[in-house]
Amino acid sequence: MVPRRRRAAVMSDVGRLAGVSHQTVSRVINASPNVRSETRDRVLAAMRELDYRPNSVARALVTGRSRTLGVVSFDTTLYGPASTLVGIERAAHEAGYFIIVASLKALTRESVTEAVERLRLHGVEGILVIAPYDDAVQALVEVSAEVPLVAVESGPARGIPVACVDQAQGAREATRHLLELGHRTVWHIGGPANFLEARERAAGWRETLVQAGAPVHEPLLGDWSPRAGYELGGRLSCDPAVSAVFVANDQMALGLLRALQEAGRSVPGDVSVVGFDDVPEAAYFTPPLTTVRQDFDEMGRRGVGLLLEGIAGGAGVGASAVKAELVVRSSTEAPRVRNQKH
Amino acid sequence: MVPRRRRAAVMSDVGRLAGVSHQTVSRVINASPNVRSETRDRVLAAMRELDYRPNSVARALVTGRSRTLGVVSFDTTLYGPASTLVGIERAAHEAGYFIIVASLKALTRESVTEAVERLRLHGVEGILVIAPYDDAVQALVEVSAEVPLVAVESGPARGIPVACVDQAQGAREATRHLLELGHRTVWHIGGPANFLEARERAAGWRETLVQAGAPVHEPLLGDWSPRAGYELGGRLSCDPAVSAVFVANDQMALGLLRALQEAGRSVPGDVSVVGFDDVPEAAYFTPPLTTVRQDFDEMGRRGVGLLLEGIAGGAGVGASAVKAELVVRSSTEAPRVRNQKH
DNA sequence: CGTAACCGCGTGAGCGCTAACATGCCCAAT
DNA sequence: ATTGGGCATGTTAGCGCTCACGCGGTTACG
Repeated sequence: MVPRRRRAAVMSDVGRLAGVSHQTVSRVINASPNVRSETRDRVLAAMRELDYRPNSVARALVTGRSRTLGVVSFDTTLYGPASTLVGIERAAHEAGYFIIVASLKALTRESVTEAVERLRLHGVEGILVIAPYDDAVQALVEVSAEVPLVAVESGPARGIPVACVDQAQGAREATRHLLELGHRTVWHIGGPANFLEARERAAGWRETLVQAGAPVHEPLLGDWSPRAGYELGGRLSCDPAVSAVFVANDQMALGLLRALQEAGRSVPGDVSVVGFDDVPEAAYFTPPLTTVRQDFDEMGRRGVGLLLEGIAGGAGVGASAVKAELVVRSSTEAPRVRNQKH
Repeated sequence: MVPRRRRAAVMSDVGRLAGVSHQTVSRVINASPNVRSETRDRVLAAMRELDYRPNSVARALVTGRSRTLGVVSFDTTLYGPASTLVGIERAAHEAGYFIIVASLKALTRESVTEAVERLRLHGVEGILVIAPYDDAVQALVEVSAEVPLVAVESGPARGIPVACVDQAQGAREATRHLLELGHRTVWHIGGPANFLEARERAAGWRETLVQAGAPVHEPLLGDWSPRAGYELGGRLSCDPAVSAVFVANDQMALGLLRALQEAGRSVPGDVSVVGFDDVPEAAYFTPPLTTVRQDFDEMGRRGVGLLLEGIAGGAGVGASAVKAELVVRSSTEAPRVRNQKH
């Protein structure tokens, strides 16, 4: 008969069995050099025999370090945040930390503050926030004094360390690519105005246009969803002057592709499209999408690095921007001669 | 000058300020009925003044309950696992629990065991595993006695509670839909053979075909990626007999769509396609994809329910299957008359 | 041969909290 | 008046661990 749930072994049990004090067991566990190797072996054997596992909660209590990092994120169903989360988890793991996630249910400032508070209460050593919209950043600045904090996937913000991809640079490359193909100008479908990233991308696009002396048409703003791209795309597709569009993310680009197709305008024949993100599906869109790749993994990694510095007591108001990379596929080409036949 | 990092207030500090013992403070926090309301108010005021926050680590140590659930998952970049994770997080939050995630870096049995072990060491009360392939389940059965555990998004397994979507039923509906449109039979692009879900979907498909007396062609197996769908699709698209394909997930379906298009075969004119998952993009594919929707959120929710039961001491070898739902869009229609012109 | 430095280990305290019991008080029932 | 029971509170003892120290024994060196 199996012993029904015997109390788990603790340090002193191991010590007793090995004929040493609990403190020596602790030393063995923490790899202290001052233990005779023979003793160490005895302790190790006892640990194995009793199937001993150190209690990390007790350890956290006394050391004051939980070896846990908090992540607050909005919609981890999206490719960007999901990938970032993975990067964070990996980096944290390598540093010997665990990740505990708190999802936001709303894009409000209180929601962020509440999530941060919950995480703090749970004893995390620091917090990463994947929340690239204004209210979030605002909320962060307010609480930042209380616990080490870093914003990920956010624009450069005053006061808190930030890890991000250089959005403007990516947008510039995308726009320049289109211009260099010979398009007179580039239209833009952007993300919501309260998203830092959306604004950065729009800024990069606008700047490039202005620099090239190309006319700037007011961008259309969507909510990142394919549906938004589709609806906004419906408007663009009526306008025969539109020959090149830079879309702020791949999902909306997909919607645009669909709208264009339904309007009987071919891509890239009639209009060239470039997206942003390089989701895994992008290469298999119709046509395969030219887009800007973001290295989310690297960004998450840097975020953790920044946070760990902050925890260690570093000044930590640094920012770390990862380069974005243009990936040219088949949704872009040189424009046809103007005044194409109807 | 701001007091440089004064030690955070603890219970006895609050007690002292309120003129009561730390135990009374504890009672207030834990909503014990036996506290005079006047005293309670004094304590509350003191807590506010000192900006007191209960130390959950200390509490966890003495109660033995960390209010933390572990989740091990493979690739949270994929839509399915990501959505499931969100559902889990939500449900856990509602139950007052936190989620700590451990990602697998490989699809091996050791990898799962190691992740589970890490989580246990960190003191989680129970573990959810999103890992729908054989080795994972295998590994789980072995460790299941040690800590409450539930498999999510897995097939029905012996020995551990499972929360899943009824894959076979979804596959049956998809196949039946195609058959009812008038297709003589349905081809299948499946997922990897070591994935329970892939096998369930294939089984549902096969069963429906057999029942209808339709010929069964050996399925082609991919790795869930668009690329696999594209490559496998290349083979199918050469065969003019192929008029209907059931693909085991939307990403591969996307690849297939692309391959078909490149081969000059129109969808749904020449061949009908149905996918599985209903990713957000599916409605905007070219053409919009008929697919089978899985309610990942609900599945995650049920997983947490099952786990909480297990923690509370329930027998817990239940299984909970969520229904899948066919979503008909434009990638399917009745077949053309056979012997279409070349 | 004395002193100092180290090594290997043990002892005691205490992290911040809850659980269990002890205490003093008031009021109803005897 | 005595008793007893409930209520509001205090006291004590840990939870399992690490930290700071202390102690005997060995080695090194003047």
